[in-house]
Order: sequence, then C-alpha cells, then structure tokens
Amino acid sequence: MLMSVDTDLMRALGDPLRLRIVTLLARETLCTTHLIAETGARQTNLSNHLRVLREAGVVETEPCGRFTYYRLRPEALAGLAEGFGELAELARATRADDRKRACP
Amino acid sequence: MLMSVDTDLMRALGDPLRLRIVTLLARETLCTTHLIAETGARQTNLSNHLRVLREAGVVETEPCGRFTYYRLRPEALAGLAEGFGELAELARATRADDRKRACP
DNA sequence: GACTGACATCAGCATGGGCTGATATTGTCA
DNA sequence: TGACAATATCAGCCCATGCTGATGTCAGTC
Repeated sequence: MLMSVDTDLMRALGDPLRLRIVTLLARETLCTTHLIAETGARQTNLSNHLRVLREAGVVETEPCGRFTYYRLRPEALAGLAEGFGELAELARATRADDRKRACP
Repeated sequence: MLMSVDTDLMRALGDPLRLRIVTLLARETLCTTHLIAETGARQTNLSNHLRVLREAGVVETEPCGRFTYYRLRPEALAGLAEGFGELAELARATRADDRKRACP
C-alpha cells in the first residue's frame, strides 16, 4: 500500500519552533504557558504556531479551566513515518537495481 | 536511541514541487529533462529546487555526458522515517499514560 | 572553431509567512 | 460584578523564498 506524504503536514513541521513544540509535546502534554516558558517565544507567536499545528492535524486541544492543554496526535506522525519509510524503501530498490530512464 | 528531526531537511521537503520530484525519483533515477517533462515546470525553477534538495542531502547527482542524473539518497528519507517513528511512539506512550504537566 | 542542447547562476519581482503590539474573548476568583 | 490571567485574533512590518527572463558554462556534434 502506498501512502503519499501530505505537503501541508510537511510545511507545518518544517519550522524550527514548531518542530521544537512537537518534540516537547511528544514527552508531555503541556499548555501554552508551559510552552512559553520552555521555548522563550512570545505568547502571540506561540499561539500562531499552535494554530498551524492544530489545522494541520498535528495537535489537538483540551480545555482545562482557563488553560488549554496541547496534546500530540500520534497518528499524524506515524503516517509521516510510514510514508517516508515506504519512499526510502522504494529509493533503495531503485538504487539497488540501478533503475534509470535513458537519456532522451 | 533518540533521533531528532532535521529542520532544514523538513523545510526542503515541505514544498509541493520538491515533494513531487522526490516521489518521482523514488521510482526512477532521472535527469533534469525528464523532470521538466514530468512536472511541467520551467528549467530554471526546477534547477533551483534541485539545488535545495541537493544541499539538504536528499538527492545526489551523477553526470552523464551533458546530462545530469538525479538519484535519491535513501538514508535521508529513512532517517526522517525513523525520527518520526520514534516521536510517534513517544507521543503514543505519553497519551496512554496521560502524562501531563500540572497547570501552574 | 561554430553551434546546439543541458544545466547552473544571477538579478528582480512578488507572494507567503513569521514576528510583534494591540485588542478581543473567555474563564476564575474575590 | 469587577479584576485579572490565559489564550485567540487582528493588522502591520519585514524577510525568506518561489518564480521568471536573461545570461553563463560546459559537453557533444557538425
């Protein structure tokens, strides 16, 4: 089964701060206040990045009083891992067989 | 062992045309002329994208007369797959244990 | 050597998107 | 209800980057 990699998901994860957020959330569910403390980013900036991650399906929110917890959605990352794993496997086979299209 | 995901590599792959190039190259080693025909992009544009992919370590080149073959480097994609696989695994465990930092 | 074709590089333009300050919204507590 | 704290939204600035036309470079062919 071939999974294609989602460009929007890649774009969402192709930013240093967002990738930092994701690695933090992989270990612990956190709310914005924690993320501000951990990353040193401004609240507005962080809120924007979290919106991007939310819209890309990378994270989901859980309100807790006046706080908002952010939690990773493992399926999104697992899907990426699978997609790139299949591409890597294909590329390995292509290279092993030296499969190349002839010069025109 | 924990692999961190390379932001530059992600940025390189977070573009629709570049991702298209990568999926094409996974199946077949091609030269620029083929990629122009497959994608419909201009030569200059394609050349720029290929430079980004080359500098990110995603592809490598093999000159063949006046043509230049582009070949994927499976290690790059495999590393990404592994990194995201580990992050997904971590996230699953975090979610399963409901591991969250207390509201401050 | 002149020419052609494949590819890279350069300069310029235009859009996207990241960062910020200001403001709105929502929930909690006194 | 009034005050405050946590978060989202908005408008604007600015830089990174994608696209393009023009040009440079190198290899093969006549």
